[in-house]
Amino acid sequence: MPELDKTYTAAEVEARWYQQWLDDKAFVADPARVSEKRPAYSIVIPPPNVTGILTLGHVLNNTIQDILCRRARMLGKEVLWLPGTDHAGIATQNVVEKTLKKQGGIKHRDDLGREKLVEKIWEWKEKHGGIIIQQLKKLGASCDWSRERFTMDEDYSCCVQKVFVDLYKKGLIYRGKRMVNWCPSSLTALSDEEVVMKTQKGLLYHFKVEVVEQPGTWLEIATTRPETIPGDMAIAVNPKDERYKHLIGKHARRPLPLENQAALPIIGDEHVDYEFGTGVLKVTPAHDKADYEILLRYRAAVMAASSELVDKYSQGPIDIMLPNGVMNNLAGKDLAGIERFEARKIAIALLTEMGAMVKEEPHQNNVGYSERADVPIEHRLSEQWFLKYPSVEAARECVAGRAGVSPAEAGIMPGSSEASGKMPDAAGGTPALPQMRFFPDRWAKVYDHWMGNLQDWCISRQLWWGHRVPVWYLPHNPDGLTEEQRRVAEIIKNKSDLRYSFITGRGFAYCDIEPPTGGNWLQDPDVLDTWFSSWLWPFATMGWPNKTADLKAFYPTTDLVTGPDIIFFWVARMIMAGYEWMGEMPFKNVYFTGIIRDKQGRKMSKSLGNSPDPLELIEKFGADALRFGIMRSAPLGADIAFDDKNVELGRNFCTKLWNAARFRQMQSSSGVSPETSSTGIPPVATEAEINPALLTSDDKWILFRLNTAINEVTSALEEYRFSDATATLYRFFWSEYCDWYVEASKAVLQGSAGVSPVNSDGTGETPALPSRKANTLAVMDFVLGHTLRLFHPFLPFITEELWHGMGFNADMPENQGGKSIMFAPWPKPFSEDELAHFGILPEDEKTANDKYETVNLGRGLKSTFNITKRVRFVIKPKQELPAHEIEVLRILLNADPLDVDASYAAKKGTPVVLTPLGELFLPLEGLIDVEAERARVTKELNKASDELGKVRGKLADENFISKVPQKVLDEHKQREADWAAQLAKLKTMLETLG
RNA sequence: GCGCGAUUAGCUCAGUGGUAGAGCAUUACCUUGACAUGGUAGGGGCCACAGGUUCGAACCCUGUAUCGCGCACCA
Repeated sequence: MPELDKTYTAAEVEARWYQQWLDDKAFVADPARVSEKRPAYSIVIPPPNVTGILTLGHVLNNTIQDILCRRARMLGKEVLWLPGTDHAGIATQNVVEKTLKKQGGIKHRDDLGREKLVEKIWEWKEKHGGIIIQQLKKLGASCDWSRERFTMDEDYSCCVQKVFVDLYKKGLIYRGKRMVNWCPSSLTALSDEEVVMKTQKGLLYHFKVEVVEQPGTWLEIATTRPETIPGDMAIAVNPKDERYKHLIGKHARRPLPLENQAALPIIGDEHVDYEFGTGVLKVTPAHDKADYEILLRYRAAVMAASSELVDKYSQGPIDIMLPNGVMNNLAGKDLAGIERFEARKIAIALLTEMGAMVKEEPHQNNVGYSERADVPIEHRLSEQWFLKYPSVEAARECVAGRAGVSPAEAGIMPGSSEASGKMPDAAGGTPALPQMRFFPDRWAKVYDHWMGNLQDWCISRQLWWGHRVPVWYLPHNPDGLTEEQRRVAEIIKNKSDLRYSFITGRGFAYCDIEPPTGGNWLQDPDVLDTWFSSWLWPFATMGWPNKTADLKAFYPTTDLVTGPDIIFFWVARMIMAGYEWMGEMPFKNVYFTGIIRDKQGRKMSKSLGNSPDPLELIEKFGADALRFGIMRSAPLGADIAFDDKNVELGRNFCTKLWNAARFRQMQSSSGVSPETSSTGIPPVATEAEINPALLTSDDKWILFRLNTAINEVTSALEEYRFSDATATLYRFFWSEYCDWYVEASKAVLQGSAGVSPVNSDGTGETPALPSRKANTLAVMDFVLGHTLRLFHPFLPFITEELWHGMGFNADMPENQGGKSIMFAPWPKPFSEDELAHFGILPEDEKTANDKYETVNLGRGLKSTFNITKRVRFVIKPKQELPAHEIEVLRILLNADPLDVDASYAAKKGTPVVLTPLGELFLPLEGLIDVEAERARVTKELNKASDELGKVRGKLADENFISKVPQKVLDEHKQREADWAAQLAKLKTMLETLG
């Protein structure tokens, strides 16, 4: 390998390795390789919108998945990360329609017609779809691209229809005329989940109506929507309201439309809140859910009382609006053809003119907005398809940590007599049901609450792009039943085929993928909610309904990584679908990411223009840098405040890693190491190549720290604490390896005559220089080889480059690191045996720590006196210091020379610090500002005195010493002794200063 | 309104009862043979507030405030 450049150039390396991985089919999963020894690990990607582009949210989400997958590979698992995209009905159709309109081809989609438009959307999809897939590759995502799926693929569409038919036959899908959420912009029904409530600062308008039977009596009504007055069908008051109850049964005249001021019944309904407004409610059943229910209740009551009135009230609600939010003729001539918000102004003007307007007051309320189109939705009575959710119980029960249920409790087998009581002991032997875990677990409560309050799901959309409802109708024949209709009627009567049914207003219906042969069966025009296809994602992507090898090996999947914003849209529904059609949960763990925000804590949004383009970041800093930066700032369960600085930090980190490798490489090129292989660089060192007898305290220390890092990173990843893992890696590599170990190792690597004993009592046991150098290099290789592996899931590109560049792959088996670091074994912490082999004891850590502490103190001393040059230090050691330790101290202190003198008698005024190794002097005759030194020592003395006072205070407290545990007591006593000694020394120092 | 979460250095966050931490930012100094995308040293905190438990509270309990999220909703 040629000598490494001074800086790392990400772009070239990333492109090269990604292609190599693809060529090697490194991401391709093979169910045949799954065995007990090689367990499966699988993730299905949350399918991004096929027309979408990569956002930071995707970066976060997919980096996490990639980290999990790459680590699983290193653990020797057979990994499937299944990618794909979503057809995203409304969004995609909107994008294409808009583009076509811009291009001037059409004014409305009807100009093109259904078939043509769908064709155009497919064209668009082929051309622009999947940009995001290419972008994911830039990020380093190790998806099995050979299995890429799209929710509108033929096979997938089949699954969607099959599922619809199945639910239809089970009686869980029905068609009905109901109040739904209607988007006047997209012209379709929406599910409750697609409506977001927004707080609005609006006005509450008060107007009055006169009671017909009591002229002169006026009722004041408060409303936020005066434009809907023409749709009013009643005036409602609370039957317990003393102010109004005597008016129930009378009538009041509706002010609008002017040409049709109908007398509306004044009715009683418990729903009316007397606290709100005036306590009088206008009832607009066609445009308000609650009002619609009031009408239904009223109608039922009226009909029960008198069948004569049935006709009068059996008419439907008065719908005064067109689907696009423009008022229709029923709104009256003044409002007809006017857009709803414009109509409001006119209605107010009309009321004012006729003297009915009383006042308007500021009012804050919540208005439902269409999530996609970002316009206020309308409540609208329309015929739609609804689904009663299947497998609700199982889906609800399987999530551990639900409200009021501990994970262990939730795991009790059903049917156990103790199920609702106390849980058995852990040793009780009751095997727990498989449990799904949420990270962070608080989302389990949110999930449980939603699952406990399920509303039927409106699954039909008035769109053209999507899976068309597989229901077929036989047109009504007014001249009596045809032969075909008679045949179908018979089937329905006998319930011999559940695919047939009768739907009011539609006639005979048949639900299946294909229509029945014969007859003019027409397909339902609606398509299905996109989520009605994505809820099948974990198994429909793996070949369901066939019992494929993929399903057998990889279902249930292991982890799901997604945002909490789609917990109901997607996660909950997938769980239900998993139980309904696979009989099993679809994934074992769900990791909910945070939401990416900008520095000011605002959500990323197009309109704010505060969302950086990840691809630009990758170009500027590298994919590894972006990954590391974003993972470092993404703690479990918290939102992410995104700042380019994080990515820059990632880039800097990669540079550091690169240069540390470069340093190592430069050492071996000097050729001093006899153990160096013929290639010039040894392969990753194994334990066997490290000679424990030659280990310095620094070597032992870094091995010890490595061991700690392995433990920390491993457990952090097991608990999905990614930012903790990166923090550990950062600390270990930068602070411990580079700042201390590499610097200390220079004592061995760069020591000229270096290690010759400087101390008077020279121990003389310094080993021959070359073998010691070789040993230090072996330790470096061992640490670097492990470090690269620990980093690989986070920094796949640079670690692969260095793994090969450093030759660490050389002696590894082909499929375990020889070809790619991706399959190198995940580092394991040292066993007891290994620790014994290296001769690493806990006190070795202290030896090195004491040394580094001494260095810190010495540097501080230099800094206090503004010494920037290399100067002489003298140490008066507490006990003998081996030559190596002295040399390390010398180098780290940048001392020239470092004299060791056990009987050193410093001149008056010589600055000195008390270190764990003894007194360290900075003899600078004549250069010292005695006043400054006195000030410094006094400050330390005060500190020591304070601390001593605190500890003594505690130890003097009878309460304290009698109640505190022995361990804490000992600690305090030790602390007292330490501070007392420190204080005494400092006093002496101060006296010495004169 | 109900529920959940947060509140620790200028910023982003660790810290599960025993001497308050990290990174960034900032200040000073240093281009020394891996790295200036770097090194060394420093400054900076009544741990949101008020009570309580305890020998001892950032940490446990109660309440309050502010912010965020979810659910419900009064027109």
